[in-house]
Amino acid sequence: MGISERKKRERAKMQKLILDTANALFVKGGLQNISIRKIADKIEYSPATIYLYFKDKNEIINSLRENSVNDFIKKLEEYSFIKDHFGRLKNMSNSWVEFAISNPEKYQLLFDNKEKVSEDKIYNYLSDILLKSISDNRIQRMPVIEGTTIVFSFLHGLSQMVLSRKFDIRSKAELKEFAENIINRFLNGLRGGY
Amino acid sequence: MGISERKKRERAKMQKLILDTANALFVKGGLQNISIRKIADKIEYSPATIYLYFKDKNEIINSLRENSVNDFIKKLEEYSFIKDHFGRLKNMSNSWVEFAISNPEKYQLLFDNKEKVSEDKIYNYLSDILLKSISDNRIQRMPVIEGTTIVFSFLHGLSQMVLSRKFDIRSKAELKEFAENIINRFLNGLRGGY
DNA sequence: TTATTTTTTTAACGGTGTTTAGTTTGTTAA
DNA sequence: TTAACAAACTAAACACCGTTAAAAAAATAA
Repeated sequence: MGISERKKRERAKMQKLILDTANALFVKGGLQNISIRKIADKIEYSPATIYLYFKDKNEIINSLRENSVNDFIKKLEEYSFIKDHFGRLKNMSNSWVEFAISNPEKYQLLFDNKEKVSEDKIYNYLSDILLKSISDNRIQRMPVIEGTTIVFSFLHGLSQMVLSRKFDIRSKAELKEFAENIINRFLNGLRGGY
Repeated sequence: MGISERKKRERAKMQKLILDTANALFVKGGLQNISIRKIADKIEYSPATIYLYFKDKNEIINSLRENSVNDFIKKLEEYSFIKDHFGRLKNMSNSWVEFAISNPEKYQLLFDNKEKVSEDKIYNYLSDILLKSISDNRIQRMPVIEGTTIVFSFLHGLSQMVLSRKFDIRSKAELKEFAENIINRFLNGLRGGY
């Protein structure tokens, strides 16, 4: 009697299809390009069908956001093999901004939630590195909450600035270089001051 | 022949009425609470009339944003009488975050534009203070663009963090205190490092 | 095959921004 | 005062949106 198993698989497949379609729309035109009716059109089902697989549009977007968080954290972990914690912090900081530059819509999606669940993952990841950098005496001794807040604020703010095209017509490569310079200065401050 | 003058006045008055109504809706329920039809309802005109005074909904929102920028800058200038430039920088930083805490929707409105015009005003204001702090040798000597970017990023990022309720259930007063602590640490870093 | 359950759709509700064509009102000139 | 014109305004529609209740279709069980 594998019927119920098949049905579960089919249900999961349908959910994936909906999410993939939503993601395609998102990539093409951002959050506001996602609509239930467009998804329904693309997958050749009626709009009402979508509500049999997701509670509402919000649930779909939350699901996309979760994927984005995972992508983002994966990017942050790019240099996790580095043993030197301060060096890792530096590399992670650059990865952070690079992700924002390369995936502007995705990055925005990450932080536009009210449930604060995506931030928490990132916050904890950052907090961990920072704590280790502190105990290595590579940066100024300070309470980890304060330190994490400072670094998180800076990196997120910098990403937002870079994304808002504040800095005239710059290529992505130039943007990254500029950001790296800023990050280096900031992190040097972390070592001396605070 | 003061007729055309009167008409200009009436036109301006109508525009103000529309903007005030839009603002009331905004204050009550944020950006997404503004709709052309709601405005029309409140002022007892048909929706189409609004398009005789504003090109589209965007123009109305841009206008609201401009007001918010002015309010924000006014708040930043609260302590402009202070002669000590570094002290002013500190006070301004606290004003920045206080504004975000006291006017969350307004603060978000400020930075959700794609025209980067509101940021520019703020950037220039900040840049000015920073330049003076540098020439006073109160903070580490550094290129003003880099410095401004670091401080802007930090303050904006911190505001965003504080707004996203990351820090559990805190009263506004506690939030401000927490932010002040963070800001002090950050600014001390500015003096030493970078 | 028939009965039952599951899946899907039709059609509607109430909302959105915006435009076009027509009506009403105000102004000017005869 | 009246006819002509211009300005202000609106009704109605277009094309969307998210969501839901009820009817229809399809799959499964008896």
